[in-house]
Amino acid sequence: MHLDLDAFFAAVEQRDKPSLRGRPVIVGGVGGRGVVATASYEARAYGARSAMPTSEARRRCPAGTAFLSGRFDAYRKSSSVVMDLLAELSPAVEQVSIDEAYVDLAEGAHDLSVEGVTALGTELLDRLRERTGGLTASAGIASSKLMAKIGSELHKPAGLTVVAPGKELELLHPLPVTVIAGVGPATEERLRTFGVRTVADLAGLSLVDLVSILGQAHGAGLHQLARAVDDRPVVTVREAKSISAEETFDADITDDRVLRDEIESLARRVGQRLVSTGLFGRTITLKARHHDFSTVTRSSTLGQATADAALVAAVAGRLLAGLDTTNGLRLLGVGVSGLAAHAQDELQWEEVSAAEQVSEAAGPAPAGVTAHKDPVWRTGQDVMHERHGPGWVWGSGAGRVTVRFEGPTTPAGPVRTFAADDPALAPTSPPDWEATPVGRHT
DNA sequence: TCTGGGGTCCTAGGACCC
DNA sequence: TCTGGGGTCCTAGGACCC
Repeated sequence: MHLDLDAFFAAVEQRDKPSLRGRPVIVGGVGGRGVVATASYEARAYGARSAMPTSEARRRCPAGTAFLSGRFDAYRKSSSVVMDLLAELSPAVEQVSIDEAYVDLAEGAHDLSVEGVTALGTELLDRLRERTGGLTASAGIASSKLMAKIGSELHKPAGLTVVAPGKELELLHPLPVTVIAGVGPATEERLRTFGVRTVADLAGLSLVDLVSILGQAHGAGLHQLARAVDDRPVVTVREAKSISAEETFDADITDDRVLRDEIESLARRVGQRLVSTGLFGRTITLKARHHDFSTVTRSSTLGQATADAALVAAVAGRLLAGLDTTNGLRLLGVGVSGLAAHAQDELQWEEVSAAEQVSEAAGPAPAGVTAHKDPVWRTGQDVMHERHGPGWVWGSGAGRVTVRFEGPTTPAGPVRTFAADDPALAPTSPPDWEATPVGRHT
């Protein structure tokens, strides 16, 4: 079964505020650069749609339309009521988003005949309405995720669609290719140039042709889905692959100081989420959108995973230095991927121990600093060498970077700790640190 | 007053290693 | 006047989803 709440955010608002019932409601960004997250069915009658710029929705909708920025705590609360309801049906529930989930009914004790699941679905939608104080959902029940999802879209809102086994192709083939999740505007257009509009057209293409048109993964996947062949399981637990935060500014920003402040704020949000989930990330990505909406990303992979907001901010700040911001940025984002539950794996622990042994001659590492073999920073060679002499960057943490300098006669000289944004650690020029990272400078 | 924010997955090229 | 064949890791970008 696939279950999807109808116009979810707007429906919660209309439920909680009786004055909004029967009126067009838009939930989303209400600022100059906002987009629509959810349009109520009344607003859809005027052409308002999800992902449409709010300015466009304002043009289309009449006076009296409510534009709301959203109350996510309230949405999360209603969402968990629904998810709890689904958990009563089966232990196998896959929450896809705040308002959508798959349930493997075969994992519960149910009569799986068409009559049985029809009764089950009808009863579920009724109970959902009661428990949420009047929200409605649509559901599709079928022999696969593909057909269940298509079914849930078919009779929105508050509709139940059961696809009887054996009837899949009859339902699927006349529909446009975009009913298949994963076929968006670009794929639709590409397929159209080959005369493919419906799923039946798609099923007429050979595997070899589809792969040559859409690439291996997408082509092979659609070759199967076009035949309603879909054995994707309901996955109950999924591990996060990345954590990020981004912000579109009310007006484009050119001031470097302001951009750096934004990076720090974004990095703090990411850092807090890393800490609260107990995760560490090794690859840090900066995302920037220019005044003309062109978007670039720059990333840097550390020798060791971190959850330190100041370190994330320092790396992201360095990545920003390689970008041309003279015409202003409309968005900045900071993300962390390569997530792990620990800062370093077993092998790296051994290497760290070796580094710590070496450092004994120079005294213990400063509090809050984690030693590691691979350099997090490449030092600005000229600046660092001039001021401090040759050394290794060998530790970082809590917004600081530790450098072990070579002594006059022994390899292990004094240890000095720098703030992550110390100019001595800054690159001499972007091409310099974009080159092969090295741990040692002379 | 065009175009959010949080994600996932895939591809392709280059570096690097054996 | 020639220069392999895998495999992994990293980076950047694009498509897509809700």
